[in-house]
Parts: sequence; C-alpha cells; structure tokens
Amino acid sequence: MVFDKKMDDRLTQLLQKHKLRNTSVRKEVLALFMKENRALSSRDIEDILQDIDRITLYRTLKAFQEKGLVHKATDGTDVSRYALCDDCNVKEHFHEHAHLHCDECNNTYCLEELSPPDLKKVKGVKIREVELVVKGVCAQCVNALG
Amino acid sequence: MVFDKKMDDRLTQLLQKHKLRNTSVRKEVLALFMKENRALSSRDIEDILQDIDRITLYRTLKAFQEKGLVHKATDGTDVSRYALCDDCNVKEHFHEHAHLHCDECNNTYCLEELSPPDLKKVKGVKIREVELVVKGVCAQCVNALG
DNA sequence: CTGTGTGCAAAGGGTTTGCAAGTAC
DNA sequence: GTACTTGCAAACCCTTTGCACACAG
Repeated sequence: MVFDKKMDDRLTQLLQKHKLRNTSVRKEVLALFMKENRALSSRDIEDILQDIDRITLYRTLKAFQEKGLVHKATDGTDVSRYALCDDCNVKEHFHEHAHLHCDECNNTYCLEELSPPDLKKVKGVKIREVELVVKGVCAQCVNALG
Repeated sequence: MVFDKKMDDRLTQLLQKHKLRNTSVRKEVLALFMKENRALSSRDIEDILQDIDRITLYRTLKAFQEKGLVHKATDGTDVSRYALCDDCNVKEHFHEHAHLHCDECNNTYCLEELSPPDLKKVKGVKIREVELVVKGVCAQCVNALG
C-alpha cells in the first residue's frame, strides 16, 4: 500500500509520537485503524491486509497496545479486538467508554456518547479502569433489518 | 466427592429446576460454584476438581450456560469465566451487574451493589444486554496489601 | 429402553516463542 | 553499527468434534 504524502506524514507522526519505529507494516495497520470506525480483531486485519504476516501482526498489535496507540476493546466475545486510543490519557490508559458488540454483523463499535457510571460508591476496592460492554444490534444493522 | 444429604438434595433440586440431568460431575461443578464466591474459568475448576475430565467440563459449562444456571462473566481478560445466575431472569438471561477483575489475585468477582447505567438515551441501536467490566484490586487484596 | 452424559483421541483456532535475515535510526 | 522489526517454523493453550461406552430417567 502506498499512501499520499499527507497521509504518510500523518502516519509517521503518530508512530513517532508513540515511540514506534516507522515501518511499512505499522503504517498499513495504523491506516486501517484510522479508516475503519470499529474495533478490529487480528483476524479482521488479516483478512483485509492479506499481504501481512500473521505473527508480525500479533506483534504489531502488542507493540501498539504497549505504547498506548490502541487499546483492547472488551466486547464480551472470545476474540480480542483493538481500537485506536483517540483521546485517552496514555499514561493512565484509562478508558471511560463503552463498546457495542452487534449480534448481527459481529462487529464492535465504540459508543462515544456513553460513559460508565461513577463508581465512588464501591467501598473497599481499588478501581483502575471501567468498561461498559453492550450487546445488541448496531445502528447500521437496525436500519438494514428495517 | 460425597455430599451430605442436605447438600445433595439442594444440588439435585437446582439441577432439576434447570432441566439438567443429575450426574456426579454436574453436582461437583455446581457445588464448587456455590462454594466459591468468584467467577470460575474452566482452568480454575480443572485445577480444583482434578478428577474431572477436561472435555466433559467444557460440555458441562456449556450445558449450565444454555440452561441458565451460569452466565459468562465478561471481565476483559482472554479467559472465559462463569458465575452462578443467582437472581437473573432465565428467559431473558439479562445480567444487570458488574464484574471486577483483580490485577493482584487474577480473580473475577460479581459486584452486586453496582448496576450499569440506563441506556435508553442511546438512539438507533437495539440493546440486548449490558455488562460493566471493572479492573482494579479486590477488597481482599486491598486489605492484604495494606 | 431411549436419550443424554462421559471419557478418550484427534483436530481446530488463536496466540506466543525461537531464530535468522532484514531494516530504521 | 546497534537495536528493533520481520517472517517462517514450531510450539502452546484453550476449546470443539467424533465416537464408543455408560448412565439417568
């Protein structure tokens, strides 16, 4: 995949910002995350970017996650999915948003408008991160089904 | 494992109530769920009940889940964990509670006192189930760590 | 007796590790 | 030049499937 200069610069900058080396695999994967508006599993990426080695992909996702470029999107399924950390605080890696897993298309989307409840009322435990997992049918499929 | 009569009756009744045949494997697994106050993975159960065949265990958990005796406890890890459906509506299998996964002991507990927020405000999607996934340190470990 | 559960073996799917060659900086 | 990344093979772990035997109702 060849990107136009503007896109290429953007990808390079994002990688550098997260202290990740600027390789073609990483740029392709990152570009895919920016293009798709859903959480991607390793399998999803593999199916779309067919020229990428599966093992390299696992390591790429691991590196992205460690450097705070993506986060694991818990969606209640057995498959690990990842989504871009657009706005999250990289240091804390705290994600106060929700994910919707669609029963129909089997995709997972971030529900930006939703945030988990305040958990101050829970006594005795230390809370580091909260995620809201929603299962149902996404807007696209609701429309398609009529 | 041999249970006293009272316990044995209780196990048998619970299984019958959920239209599950009354076998020794199922009684042992069910008894373990009742004893432990945490969500159990297949591996957890296997480690504790060492005489139980792994494959039978998978099938037992699947049957329990299908008959509404246990539910999958989403906790953001890669391992599937199950917890007893004490109070949930079996028909809908709707779980309005939260799970806390402890970074220290790696266990997952139900947070009964917490319930997910009302999601009526989300437009355009159809919501079937909501789970709240909390990551942090459980009460026991908070105490142990001082 | 009939349908279901159990246990073994084998296979499947996703993920990780070891290592040699290649590449970014 | 050095440290990191890539790609292939192999291994690993968790889970499912097929089949014969055993058991609950």
